[in-house]
Amino acid sequence: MATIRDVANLAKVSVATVSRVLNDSGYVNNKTKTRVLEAMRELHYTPSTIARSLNNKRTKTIGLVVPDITNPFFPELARAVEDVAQHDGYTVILCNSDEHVEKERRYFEVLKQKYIDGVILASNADQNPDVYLQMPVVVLDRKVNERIPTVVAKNREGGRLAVQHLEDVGCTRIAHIAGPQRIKSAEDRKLGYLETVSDQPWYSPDYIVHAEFDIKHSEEATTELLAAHPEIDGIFAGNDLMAVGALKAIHRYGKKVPEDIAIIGFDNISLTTTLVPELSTIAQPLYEMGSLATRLLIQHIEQRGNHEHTDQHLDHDLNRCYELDIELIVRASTARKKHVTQMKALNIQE
Amino acid sequence: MATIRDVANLAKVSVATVSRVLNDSGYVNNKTKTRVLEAMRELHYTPSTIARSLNNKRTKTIGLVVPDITNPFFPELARAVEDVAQHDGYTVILCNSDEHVEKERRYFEVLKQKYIDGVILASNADQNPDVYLQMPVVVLDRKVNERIPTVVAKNREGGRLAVQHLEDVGCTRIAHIAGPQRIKSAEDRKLGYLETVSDQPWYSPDYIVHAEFDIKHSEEATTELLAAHPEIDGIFAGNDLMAVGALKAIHRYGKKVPEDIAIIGFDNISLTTTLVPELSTIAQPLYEMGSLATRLLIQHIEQRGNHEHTDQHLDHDLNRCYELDIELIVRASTARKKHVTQMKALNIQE
DNA sequence: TTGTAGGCGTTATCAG
DNA sequence: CTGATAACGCCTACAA
Repeated sequence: MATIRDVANLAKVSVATVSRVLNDSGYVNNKTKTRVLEAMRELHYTPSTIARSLNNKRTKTIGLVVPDITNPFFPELARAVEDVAQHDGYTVILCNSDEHVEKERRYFEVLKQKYIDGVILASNADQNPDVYLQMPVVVLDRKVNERIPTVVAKNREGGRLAVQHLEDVGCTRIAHIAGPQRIKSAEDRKLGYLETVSDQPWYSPDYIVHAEFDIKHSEEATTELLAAHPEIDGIFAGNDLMAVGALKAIHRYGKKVPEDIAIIGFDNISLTTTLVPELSTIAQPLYEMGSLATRLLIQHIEQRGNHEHTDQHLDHDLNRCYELDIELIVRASTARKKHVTQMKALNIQE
Repeated sequence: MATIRDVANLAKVSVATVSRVLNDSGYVNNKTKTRVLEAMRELHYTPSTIARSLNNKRTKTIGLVVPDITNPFFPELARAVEDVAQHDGYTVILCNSDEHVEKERRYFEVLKQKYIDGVILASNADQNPDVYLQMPVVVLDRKVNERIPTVVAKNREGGRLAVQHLEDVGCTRIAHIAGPQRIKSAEDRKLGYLETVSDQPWYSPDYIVHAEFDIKHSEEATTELLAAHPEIDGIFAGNDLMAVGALKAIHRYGKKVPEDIAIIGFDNISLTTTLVPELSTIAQPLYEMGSLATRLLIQHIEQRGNHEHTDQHLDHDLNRCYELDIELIVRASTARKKHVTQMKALNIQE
């Protein structure tokens, strides 16, 4: 591989000059500039990022920590992250934490050693937020700490919307398969549920069961739930994957969706439209969340460089939590009885 | 961040000595060794990978190029890759090529600049194989070139198995929704299909339609196919995603799976079990493929270091194409009429 | 067994 | 405008 020195020799200038045209910093005569450029072309020269990083301390690389890329929720985020990273000249290192504290720590160690510029964290096994303050971090789809920029959806409102929709389609006994209590967004969705139903006469705390954010655990939980409470006619699942589990449990239990039990999920991952029946859900703007988080992180990284804090044009405020809008998506899994919401819509149109 | 020099000072030795204990290379007195180790601990010292890479020319980083991580086929591979990499101290850079030559080339450029140690390629937009010979590469789920180590499944045999299974369950007009002709594995599956049915009296080339490896295109293709050939009673889809598309088309067409049309996919991605009906498929050992590819790549990388070619214990032969076994998975989407295969199995057991 | 010194490829700081 | 030269943090002969 050709080095900057080779280029300098060929162009009969010093390495300093080559460096200057490389970064177009400082003055450099137009003629010598073209000479240098030609030399670079001739030698197929590309600067070594590594060598650069050695004095920069910046690598144009960010880490993306997710629990498990195999969970269909994360590829969509990952794709968004990668897209904007790529756009801004950054490269993304993928890390699967499995929500294990140890694994997560090891990753942070490695990422630090590699002089990674920052991390997008969509998994926080470590309950101690300080761990995440060692370098620029943006938290995605979780809440960890006020001091860390965060991107989430309006989970609580989503919970409300989901339950209201179930009520609208005529459900009168609505249960909630909630995600893990250690995960803030799961708790928020649960709050939305509670807010809406806790003063209903039929409500009982037993209508809430907890499970991991996956199909299997949700299926088990739903099975127990149905056994204990056969009167249930609506289920709000903590996310789409859990909704699939619920769907399976209901199916095995011999009831029908949506006729006997209506079901709504959360996230709007692509899986929702491959199911039969297609799954109603609360859509999070996944791609937007991923790309916003990445833009925040990159801004964070790049403004650390300018220590003068040139507040001239900070696109985003890094000291706040961005809560993005959610949206109710009605599909077959709640297409049931009189659909009040739809009727409202029709009235408006008439 | 503490540097090697800080450690040296604190331990009252030279940097060389510290370096030695770091890599336990060369001789170093036990006492001084412990002294150094303590100094390292005290300073929370971790060596800078960047600085190391500058003379090594190795970064302990590999690239993973996939068409689109959002396609549910790839997360499972990615996970395997990441697991093995992580185990061996490597880090994975994720690249989405969208099968665009330009994007792919840009990635290779960037990866080279970053002194990436090697690449796992699960997408080859570039038809010129030489592009991939600039650094250690292992091709996964594709075939590009004899000279590049490759890991694939027995696609052709899988095609045969799929079609035979459809015949076994009583299908007599079997169509094939084939993947893109530019993709070797898709072509191989098609060959398996052809091999099995081309001498059947009912066979017609019209029974093969091509589409992209995704739901939407497959749905369209299937719709046309059904319109032209309503007599079809079995479909072998080029992969599971395409099977979903076919499922949808059939559903919209008003026919039933598996009663009217049996359907089988390929890959055995997790989606197959969330569908109703669950999808029969030819299982590729995805995780195994990903991990084997990664082990091959790492071996490739590390044996480049030992220029003496210490053939003492080369686990794998890097000059061949690994074709991994596939397996027929029977589920509801082909549970139809008399299931000859199952009967055979029963006979054996009796 | 330990230390010195040069080099990996760039950038940044000074002089010219 | 351009050119030496010292970092950046580590490794590796080569000496001692």
